[in-house]
Amino acid sequence: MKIGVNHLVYDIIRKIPYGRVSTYAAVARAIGYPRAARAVGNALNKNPYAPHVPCHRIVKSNGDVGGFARGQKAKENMLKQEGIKIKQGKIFNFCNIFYDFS
DNA sequence: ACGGTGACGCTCA
DNA sequence: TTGAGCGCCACCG
Repeated sequence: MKIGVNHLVYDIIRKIPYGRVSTYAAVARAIGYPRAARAVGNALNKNPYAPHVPCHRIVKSNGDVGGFARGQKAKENMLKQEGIKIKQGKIFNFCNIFYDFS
């Protein structure tokens, strides 16, 4: 396990409150690599901290749910469980529950 | 070392 | 409003 950018990603995501979501781009920006949104997704795909880090709270910038290692369906379920509504693969009230790290 | 691929994002037609 | 194209960074064969 390397202590580097990836670790920062996990650390940042851990700060997202229950019932809120953030985006890959926002995370990338928070760690100082605004263009590394893809890399963030790649890091989460590995996700050594599976239950510890709420990676399901990371969605696309356009409000789409995005992907998930264990399936998009599972991700939607977890989000719904936190009170987050999902309409046809998109986050409902995305603007309201979006969490910015700034 | 190199090229392909992916839980993405932005622009343009 | 959708879809296609290109750019980005990190991981993997």
